[in-house]
Amino acid sequence: MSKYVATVGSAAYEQIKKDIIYGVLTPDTKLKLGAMKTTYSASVSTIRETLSRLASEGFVVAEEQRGFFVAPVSREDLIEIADLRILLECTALKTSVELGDNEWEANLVAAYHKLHLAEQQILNGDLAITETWKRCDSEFHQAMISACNSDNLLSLHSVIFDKYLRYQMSVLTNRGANAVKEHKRMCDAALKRDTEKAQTILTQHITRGLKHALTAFDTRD
Amino acid sequence: MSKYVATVGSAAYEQIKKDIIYGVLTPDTKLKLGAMKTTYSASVSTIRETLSRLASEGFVVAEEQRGFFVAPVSREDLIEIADLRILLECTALKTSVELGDNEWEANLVAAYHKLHLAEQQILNGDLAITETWKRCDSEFHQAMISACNSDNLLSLHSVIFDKYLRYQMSVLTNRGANAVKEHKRMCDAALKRDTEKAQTILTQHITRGLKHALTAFDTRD
DNA sequence: ATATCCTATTTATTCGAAAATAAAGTCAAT
DNA sequence: ATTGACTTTATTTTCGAATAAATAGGATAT
Repeated sequence: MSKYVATVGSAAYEQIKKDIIYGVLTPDTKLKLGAMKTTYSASVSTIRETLSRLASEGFVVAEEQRGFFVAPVSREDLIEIADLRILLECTALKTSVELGDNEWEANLVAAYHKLHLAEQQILNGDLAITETWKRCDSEFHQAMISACNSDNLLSLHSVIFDKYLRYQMSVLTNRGANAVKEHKRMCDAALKRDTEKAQTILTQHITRGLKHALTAFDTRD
Repeated sequence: MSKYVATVGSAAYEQIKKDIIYGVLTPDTKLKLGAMKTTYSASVSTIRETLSRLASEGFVVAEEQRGFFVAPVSREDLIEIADLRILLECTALKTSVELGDNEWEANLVAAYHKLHLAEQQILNGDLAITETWKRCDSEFHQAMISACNSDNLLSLHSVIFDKYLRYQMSVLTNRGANAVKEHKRMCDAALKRDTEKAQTILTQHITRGLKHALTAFDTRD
């Protein structure tokens, strides 16, 4: 199940990206090449290449001649990211619901099922599977919009989704039962080809998540 | 006026990106590290880093263990890019027109003026300033949406805009006088704070450009 | 005490070469 | 002629070291 990684570079990329999203590398941390060399077992050139990639995706900030830093977080940035997720995901959702074929339906049902199982475990208090749960969440949303017929849109969405995920993780806003119900209702609406309803639920889903994240953000130490 | 470049890496980045957008490096071309080393006077590690960045922006395709290629072009991709440009630029335009202050107005008027001058030269047949003209066009559209209050949105738009520009350049679709008029009408609508009108004109502006590009694309050798 | 200049140290940038992999070419067998 | 194994060449990937720049520390002057 874990991703097969051919090169040292792509292994470092996956790991560093994950470490940023899951808060192992905290916002604004200086990413010293010498240190990362040992942590991620790759040469400085390879690490640089990786950080450059992450910088152009916005997970890292590169300052000429001064090195790399984990991208900062802010209230404003969180709002921007949430708004963009609504914009991109709703746009993709519309087309996907309209165009999705049997293959899409089957994939969606499967993804929903896996997500459902993970959500039950989380609701039972099994925090050890947080990463699995979040991957299922990601794959479910991806499955919803996968028939949107625009690879460009999907790849923009993917980056924004991951940035949103970093905020989710940083405040670990378990909206629990509510978010679970929204997933079910959104999935049902999509399968019934009710585009508008699916979009409305998705927008609420993200907006409510944003609200929770914002209050957590405001009241953080 | 030309951008000050501090490092070998960023110089190579700017140049290679420009060469892809302006068609010096044509779609699907294999980008051999050894060759680029001499062309862009940088070491192979530096070139790799640059190509990785361009790959994550989508101007280059990276195939593990097989190297880098200039991103392909296709009818479908062109349509996707145009649609995304409409989505992102219209969204940004709305907020920008609503929020733009005096500073924004002044910047917009200045950018429009520079674009206007360049357009006159182009209409007079001076093709030597094509690159300048396109930069003015880019800066004008950027000025229109600059008050949208979302850096994330602006940076997504910037990448999509450049991808659209590559298609424009590849078919060199001089819609001439028409596009010129659209710029004027859109700028006026924005300054009058007529959001809807500005959005309508922008959508037409891009849609018409797309149509021209598509016919050129279909009838290419 | 504060600012300024110089020095030492850390860190980023860049390079060229070694190792690993893929592609092209060669030749024999069917 | 075409396939398949083997060899050679070309290319990518990875590394460690040389260079260049920024930061930190210390001494001096105001």
